[in-house]
Amino acid sequence: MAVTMRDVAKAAGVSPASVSFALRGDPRIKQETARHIIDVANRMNYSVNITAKSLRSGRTGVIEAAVFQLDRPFYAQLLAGVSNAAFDRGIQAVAQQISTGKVGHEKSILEKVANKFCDGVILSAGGLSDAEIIELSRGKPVVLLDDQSYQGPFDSVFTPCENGAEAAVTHLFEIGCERVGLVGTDFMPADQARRSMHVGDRRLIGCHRAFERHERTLTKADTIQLFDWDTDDAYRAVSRRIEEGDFPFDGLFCMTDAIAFGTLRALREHGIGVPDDVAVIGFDGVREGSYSAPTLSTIAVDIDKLAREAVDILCERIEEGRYGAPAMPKHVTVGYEVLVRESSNRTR
Amino acid sequence: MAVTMRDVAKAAGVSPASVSFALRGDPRIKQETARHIIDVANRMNYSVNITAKSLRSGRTGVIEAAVFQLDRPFYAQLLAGVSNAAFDRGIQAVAQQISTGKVGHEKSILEKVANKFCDGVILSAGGLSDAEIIELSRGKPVVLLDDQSYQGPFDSVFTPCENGAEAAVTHLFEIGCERVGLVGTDFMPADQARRSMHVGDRRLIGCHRAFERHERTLTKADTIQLFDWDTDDAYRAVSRRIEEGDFPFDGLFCMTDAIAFGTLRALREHGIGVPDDVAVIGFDGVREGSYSAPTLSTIAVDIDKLAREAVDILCERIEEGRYGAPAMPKHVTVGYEVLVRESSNRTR
DNA sequence: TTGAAAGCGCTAACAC
DNA sequence: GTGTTAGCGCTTTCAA
Repeated sequence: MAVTMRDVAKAAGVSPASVSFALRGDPRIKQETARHIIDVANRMNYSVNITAKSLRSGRTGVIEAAVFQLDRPFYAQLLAGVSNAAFDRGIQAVAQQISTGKVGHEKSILEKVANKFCDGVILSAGGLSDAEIIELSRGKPVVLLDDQSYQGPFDSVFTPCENGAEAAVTHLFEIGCERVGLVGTDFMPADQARRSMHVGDRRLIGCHRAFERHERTLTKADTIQLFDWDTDDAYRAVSRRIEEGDFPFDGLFCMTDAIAFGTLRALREHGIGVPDDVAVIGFDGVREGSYSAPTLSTIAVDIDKLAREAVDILCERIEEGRYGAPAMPKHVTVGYEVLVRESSNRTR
Repeated sequence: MAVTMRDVAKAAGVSPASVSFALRGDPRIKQETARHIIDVANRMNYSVNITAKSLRSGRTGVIEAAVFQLDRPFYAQLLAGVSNAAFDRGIQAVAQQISTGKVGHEKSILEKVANKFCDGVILSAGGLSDAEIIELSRGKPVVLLDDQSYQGPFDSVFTPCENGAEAAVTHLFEIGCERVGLVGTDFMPADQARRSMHVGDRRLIGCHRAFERHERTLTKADTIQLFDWDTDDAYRAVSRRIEEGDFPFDGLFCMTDAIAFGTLRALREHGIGVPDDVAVIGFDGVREGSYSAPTLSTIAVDIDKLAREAVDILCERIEEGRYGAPAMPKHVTVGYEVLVRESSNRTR
């Protein structure tokens, strides 16, 4: 078996406690002794058993970020940001996938999310109720990403759904689009959307606002619904609409960049020019957008900030030793930038 | 604090041991008692403390996949595959990022990779020596991804570097390319490449073979070097070569799809038509390739198989209770498919 | 069929 | 300054 603290203590001729203190740089131990102990430990290739350490101390120094799919660019970039932020704070971040892609699997993975080997969780939990989240977190701090309940009981970080969407649609109107369509949202009236707090619905609110400002009314006919917010789905849905001849749009706001990529492909395959026939803008600002053809205009969310905020809040709660939902939950929304690239650039 | 097994035992009027057995469905406990215990546990919202459990049992039920960057599509898709494979086996997989993107950070993160909270590690460790890997793994099973030492002492899964690259270059010759260039590899003669076992060099070996078969000689002039295997770097390097007028190619094999995306952009911005002026093929088969414009021909690696093999081997070693490098390391190379899409389709 | 008790390797009072 | 000791919450003999 691996070498334990006892072994090191014996070899160094001290007690296990001294080894523990020395290794963690506790000033109680004399410099000289400490150095000797560390030396012996290194020579024996000792490393602490994190399991035992955290059983005793109640901390693991690990935070977990749980998202539906590791292989969606937005999540992947967010996770990279979380890892970097954690690194800067000297803690370890791990990522976990919640979904298997197949329906019905979510829950059983989620049950493992809240396992005790991490000190806290950043969770993209779309669709879970507050009660479920509380149950799953089992007393550990949680920071939600784009939490549905918005002003709910949990610490949360948000993408700038309403303002970002409003800016996107406004941009399309400003470059001269007359018929703006939305890809990836179910239509509902503004007041209903204001009650629902799904990400898609929150972005829809922004769209409603932009339409109103430009003295138009957003209707169901202006939306292209998707089952799933992914590239394939968007490709199929947009293709179908074009083929059905039900495609009067000269501007499209896609709820995510992934959706936009599928949309661009559908347009291209049907000989529709971007941006001249149809201008396209996405939402997220994933790096891939600068490599698509045409390059993708987008509401570039400050993904790195989002990650840092989430880690900061989580670490704070862990420090506080809080359990369960915090008394005063924090709600942070990060900024965005309207990134105009080829897909909506009509000035040239 | 959270509810412990003791609490449950007390509430159910049994001993902690019985709770432990009942919860894990040990047949020793009478059906009726077990049901009662489970009932009480649920009512109390009990969940086992995985830290204590694994201190005692020596297992955590968690495997870790450590890669350089979470936000590179190939890794992201591999990690998703690892998660799914682990899920199917009833264990938990977490992903960890090794690099922060900044140089010099790798090592200190790596030191945490081998922390004791997981039973084994799938590691994409490019650049580490065998000794370092052994030290880092600290007695836990490791499966390497595209291990440099190839026939080395570790269990490893490999992408089909040589054959895949040979197939890629052969494809370019077959569609009529006269001047095939390689993006993302440092030139070296075939025999030298055969000694180096970097992924790039192994792919280069396949290129050498394809050139020989077609009675050509691969030289340094046929390669475009990159510092980093990423999209931005490829974009810059290819752009520079075009601008310098040092770009005689009519076919390009990019060492990864990510490189190919940057290459496509550079070609497009310089008005070079793909596939007519230059045919392009990548390597990996990431999903993004079917959404680029033009869509990307590629050596589509069976990423899912790669993930499953890695998980299978790792779980086997964990079962065996092996420590350190295995006596008979397994080396598995997965298959590929030459996926001809628009970027190299000259038949239309 | 169940309970008592001995640790897994570590940390943190408290003694010396 | 350093050692002793009592657990952290669980699993697993062994005894009842």
